[in-house]
Amino acid sequence: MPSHLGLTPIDVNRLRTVCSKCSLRELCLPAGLDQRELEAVDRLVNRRRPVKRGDYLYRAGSELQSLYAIRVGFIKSCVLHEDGREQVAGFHMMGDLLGLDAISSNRHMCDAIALDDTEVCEIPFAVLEQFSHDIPSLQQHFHRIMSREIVRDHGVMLLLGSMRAEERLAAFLLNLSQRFAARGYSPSEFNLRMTREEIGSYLGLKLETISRVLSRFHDEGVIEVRSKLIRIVKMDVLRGLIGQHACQT
Amino acid sequence: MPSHLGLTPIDVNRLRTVCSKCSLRELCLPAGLDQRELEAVDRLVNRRRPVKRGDYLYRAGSELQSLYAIRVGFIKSCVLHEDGREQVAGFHMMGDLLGLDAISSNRHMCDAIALDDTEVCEIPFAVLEQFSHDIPSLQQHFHRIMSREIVRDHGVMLLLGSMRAEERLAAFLLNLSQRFAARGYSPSEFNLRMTREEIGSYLGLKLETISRVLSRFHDEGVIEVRSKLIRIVKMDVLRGLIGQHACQT
DNA sequence: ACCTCGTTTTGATCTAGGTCAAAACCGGTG
DNA sequence: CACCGGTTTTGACCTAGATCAAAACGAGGT
Repeated sequence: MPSHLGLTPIDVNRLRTVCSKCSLRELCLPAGLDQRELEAVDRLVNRRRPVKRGDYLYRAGSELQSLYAIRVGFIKSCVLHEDGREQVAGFHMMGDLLGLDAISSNRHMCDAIALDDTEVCEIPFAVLEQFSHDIPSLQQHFHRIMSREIVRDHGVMLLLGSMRAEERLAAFLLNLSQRFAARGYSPSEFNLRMTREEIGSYLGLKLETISRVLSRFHDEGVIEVRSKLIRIVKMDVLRGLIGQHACQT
Repeated sequence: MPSHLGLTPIDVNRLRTVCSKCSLRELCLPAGLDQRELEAVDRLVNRRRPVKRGDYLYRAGSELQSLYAIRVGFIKSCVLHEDGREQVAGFHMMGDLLGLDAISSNRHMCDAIALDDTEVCEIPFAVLEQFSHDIPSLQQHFHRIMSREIVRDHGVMLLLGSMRAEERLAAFLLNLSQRFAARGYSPSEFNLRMTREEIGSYLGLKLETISRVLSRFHDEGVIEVRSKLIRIVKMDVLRGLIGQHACQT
């Protein structure tokens, strides 16, 4: 199993261990490895990089060097239109992999901006491709991750194309809730890292509408809102909101 | 370069030829190969399958067996919401690769329905993964294709999230125009294979709105419309429409 | 040629969400 | 603590596009 990037069989073995023991979601935080193994792997794929709140992780147009897995923090990706319009394409948190859009043309096609002080781990794409060649399970995992991104995007298209404001926001909150839960945080109480305007951009609505719908939810006792802090009081009502409103026709 | 799927070095060589001479867009139509090579490759990846207008190529929920490259025809993919709502997620034509959304969970996440009598070539996914392991350039190409799909989806999100009806339709027509052009058809005159309702679903608008905007374009002399036949008269005006309307704020 | 059914066009009206404006709120900073 | 700029909330009003309805069109079948 030769590697022009200089992987020794031992490296490959270590990586296989990493990849079988944890999903790539945790590629940055390999569990079950001893310190020396970890360091060996680190030198290959685990270059950490801090990104301050408000800073760019990468910009649209810049060359693809690495993919980035978020270790801690929050990042938004925005796709831009020549005339300055921008659309938030996603909010990414711990464990998410960023930069997949750049593979097609070797240039990033959107901006990635930290919403919080963030730390990512940089995964040089060439190395990743080599590794995923040498380690079939990583290969498969990588394919699944790209595919999941496509599925996620389709979900957003459904949301933008056929849901009303209330449903969009309900879906958004539930999605955040699930993702926090999956990472061991409370599914019912969390801090929004983004502004109403950014939520609006993501959901295809104006900030005033976000604010109003949030207030309405609050008045109905479905959630509690204190500026950026959200507490979901009636998860089931929120769930009922999406999918209920059979859309005429 | 061992292959548990039984690829001989000779098979691999043939495939490498296929893949270097034509993009996977034309994986089904390998040019520059002699008849015998072609047949060898055919037996591995080129199982053709006709799909009649209105028939499903696959349904949401069904197990992933193969990806499908469209050889000739037109297919829409629809993502569905439990309550019956559906959103057209894309229109696919000759050369497009379908089914990428199924890789994440081994189940198709959307319906694929032929808008026309169509022929696809079936690419068993397991075989594709094996091949792309054996042939790095195919591997890279496959990654690029998935990435391109992500970029495309981001474009649709931008469209749905921040464009007005006119711009959406202009973008839609220009996109079709480009894609026809890239396949050697006229960029300025083509047949819509889909109904106004399907266009509407894709663009997040109602069929009446599609019809009205189309009529308006017609009245302004930008296009000619005769039911499904479209002729773009003033390409530049159409281009000007998207990106022009700096969206306040 | 004539029906028929699905599509498309067009008109009249309604409404969800956008726009504009102003006040309230909040988290930093000196 | 008071000030400041950026958020967020709320209200009053407006508009793009949805909805409802009906007529016109067009392709396939007999």
